[in-house]
Amino acid sequence: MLYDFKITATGEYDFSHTLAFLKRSDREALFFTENDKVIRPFNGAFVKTILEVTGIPGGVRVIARDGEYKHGCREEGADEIKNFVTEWFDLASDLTPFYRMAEKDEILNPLIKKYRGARITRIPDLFEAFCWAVAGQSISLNVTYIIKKLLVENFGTKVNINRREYSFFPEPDKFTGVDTEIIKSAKLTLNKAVTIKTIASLFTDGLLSRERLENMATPEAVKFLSEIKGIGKWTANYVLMRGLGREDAFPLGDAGLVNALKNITGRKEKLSEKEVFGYFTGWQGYEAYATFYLWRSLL
DNA sequence: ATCCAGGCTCCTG
DNA sequence: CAGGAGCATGGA
Repeated sequence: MLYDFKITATGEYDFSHTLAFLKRSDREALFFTENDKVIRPFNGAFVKTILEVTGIPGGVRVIARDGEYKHGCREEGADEIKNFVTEWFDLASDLTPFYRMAEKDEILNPLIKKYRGARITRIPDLFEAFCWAVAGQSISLNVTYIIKKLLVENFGTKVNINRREYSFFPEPDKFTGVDTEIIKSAKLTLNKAVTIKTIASLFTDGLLSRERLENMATPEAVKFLSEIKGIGKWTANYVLMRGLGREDAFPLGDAGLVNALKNITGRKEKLSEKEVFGYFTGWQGYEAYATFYLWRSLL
């Protein structure tokens, strides 16, 4: 046993909603879910192991059985795991102000009652977030999961832990020297393959990085990212929401948002983008949480 | 079979 | 500037 510790979330949190989101596809390539737990390999700077995460009131419990410390750094390893899980499940955010706003909102009020403690499920690996968003443009989640699995199988890193093999999402440099036709073979359109390669190069060249985006306000970051060919406002916002946890980012134009609002309002015909935007203008500053509560209603 | 999926680019009028 | 075709694939 390497570790067994708890992480307490800031404010209300209910792991069952995170789990529901993680279980939404049986084609997930990077982690497994069993009844009440999620299992995921972790290969950080200080420890290589398998994480088992379960819910506890107001937080999660993390158990790491097999694996090894690197450079004998046990404490540092614990810290990087805590940071990783905290980011993944957005445990450091406080949704109290969001709830206060949502209570007075006709659409959101029933959702925050029903899914109390739900949060953004983030994608801690920023490059993965870009690839996921680009791959998922205009296709169903089903197909997006298939593509992700192909990217992981064809370009990902494999690591042996306790004689079992686990896969990690490819690093940007796994794409930079590759012909776009090869990338395209992961069931991508040519444009998407080119975009993924472009983003990979921007990362390896240091022109695009987490640090750079973190130093920009959300509208500025959306503008910056939209200048990359293949990235539009949906993708830019999606990445900022899921990759960086920006609470004021949301994927306007998203088909899931349209469906959720359609179900909730009981409308027959689908809502226009302008109408969706109309709802979100009342949710300023908390668009990402509103998005996740709407998405949650679709699971 | 046809349409739509957690879109974007490019071309047309 | 608005509107629409094309892209890739799998489900409904």
